[in-house]
Amino acid sequence: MEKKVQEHVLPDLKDVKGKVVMRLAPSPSGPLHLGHTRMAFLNDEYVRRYGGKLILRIEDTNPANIEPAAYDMIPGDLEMLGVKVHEIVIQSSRLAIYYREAESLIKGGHMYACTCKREDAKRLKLEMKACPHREQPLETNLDIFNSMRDGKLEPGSASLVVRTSLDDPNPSLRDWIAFRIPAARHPIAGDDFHLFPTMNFSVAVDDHFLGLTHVIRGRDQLNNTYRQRFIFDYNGWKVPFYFHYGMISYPGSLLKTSLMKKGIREGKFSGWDDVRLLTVRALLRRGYRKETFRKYWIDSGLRDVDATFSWEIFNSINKGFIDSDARRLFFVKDPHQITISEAPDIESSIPFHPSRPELGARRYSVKAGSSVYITTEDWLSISDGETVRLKDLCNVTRVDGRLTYSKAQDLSRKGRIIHWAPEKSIGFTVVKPDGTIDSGLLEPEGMDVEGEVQMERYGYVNSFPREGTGYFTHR
RNA sequence: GCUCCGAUGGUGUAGUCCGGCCAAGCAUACCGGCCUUUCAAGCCGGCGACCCGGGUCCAAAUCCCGGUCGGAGCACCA
Repeated sequence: MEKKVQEHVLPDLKDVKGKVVMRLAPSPSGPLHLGHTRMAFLNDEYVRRYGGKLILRIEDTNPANIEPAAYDMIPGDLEMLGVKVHEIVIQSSRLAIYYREAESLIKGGHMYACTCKREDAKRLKLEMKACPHREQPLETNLDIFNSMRDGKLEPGSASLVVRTSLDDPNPSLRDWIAFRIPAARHPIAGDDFHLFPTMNFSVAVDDHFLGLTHVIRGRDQLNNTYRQRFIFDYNGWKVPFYFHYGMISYPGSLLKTSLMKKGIREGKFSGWDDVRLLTVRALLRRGYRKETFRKYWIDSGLRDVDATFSWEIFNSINKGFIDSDARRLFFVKDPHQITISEAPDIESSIPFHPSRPELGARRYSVKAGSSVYITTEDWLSISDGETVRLKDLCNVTRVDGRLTYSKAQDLSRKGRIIHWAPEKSIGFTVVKPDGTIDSGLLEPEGMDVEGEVQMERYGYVNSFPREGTGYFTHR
């Protein structure tokens, strides 16, 4: 039987002539998180489709917002996700280019140096009025620019402003700031640099000189695209094709890098890979496959509508990738020890995977009079007189508060089937995404199965048995 | 307030540009059945949606107008 499956396919990009050049432009404030993976996979997909190159451009022009470790974490995250980056560009190493372009724009009369107080400049702009420096001589602008660059001016005392139009109905497009002198020193560029572009300036310059053909990014960037267009127009540059996709909201999730960083510093989280966080590394540790991210984002498409991230769908996709390889094991949470009265010696053989007999089975000998463990929850739920099956072991009946080897070991009878763990099981804990921990016992043969497993009747777990622990993936 | 964008079932989407094949497809969730020594996977069946109001047209999810609701941004963050 052939099944008709409708595969989601991303729409074609407009204006593709030959190969494309696209980019990922994160700021190095921390490692990548779930929100970043969308832009990573969408760009990666298009570069794979059309051929060309994907540039990772680390946008570090705000010295106050830099986590030095991120310069290594970000490429590492992308590699773990299987996103193919062809070139890495770090903006703080391109300051000379930005200065050169700034000088050129000043000389062309498109940019001026402003020494207004921040509040004054803001007020004037809202009133659609020019500040006193807007019409000052070109020489003055160049002098101030040189002083700014050479570190002769105090942080915040001057800025370079792109001249647009003061009566633009959109206030954010009126004469926007292109360069400023931040107070913080830049951890990578060092102490010799004092003047830094704002992202709108560096992005426009880089998008041009790096030869970007297509830029797809979130709708939150729309106003920035309008601003950046001024730089293209003043220079007579060809504008790349821009597309802004809708924003995804992540219900109840902590996705702000700064807050994660704060939590880590305060000891609330163990690190960037704390399973409570939605960083790429945390999600991989929990057992999500890189393929899941790719499929999810392709399925979500490239639409300009806002949407809500669906864990339901994400988990379901992941299950599809992991299930056939996930060996089945028994994890008995909150164990309750039982002895089955009147039981003979029993040899138990339990397949590692119900649909893949070639993976073999775990085998245990349960001697007469020895004990096994079941979950306390199961124990409490068995009513007197009820018969349940210990999976691949035997039927037991509860008589007078004890579990007794059933008279009927009929395998066809319908009844509840519960899981168990032999006497020599090992202590095991499962860390759940909310930070809580389930403790219990893992069957002995689980010791040799590392990675993604399915704890029967419990859920999928990324298991590290040598450490006696695992991370809950999803049900 | 201003600029911009959007609105398909519980959720994610296809279709909207170029109106008819859409009495709306797929996935997921849920319900029922089959299979099964897991409440997994698989298979079969079912439930369930075009924001509202006008207009254009033989014909509108698709075009136009108005409304409502939702979202993003709003100046030296990226």
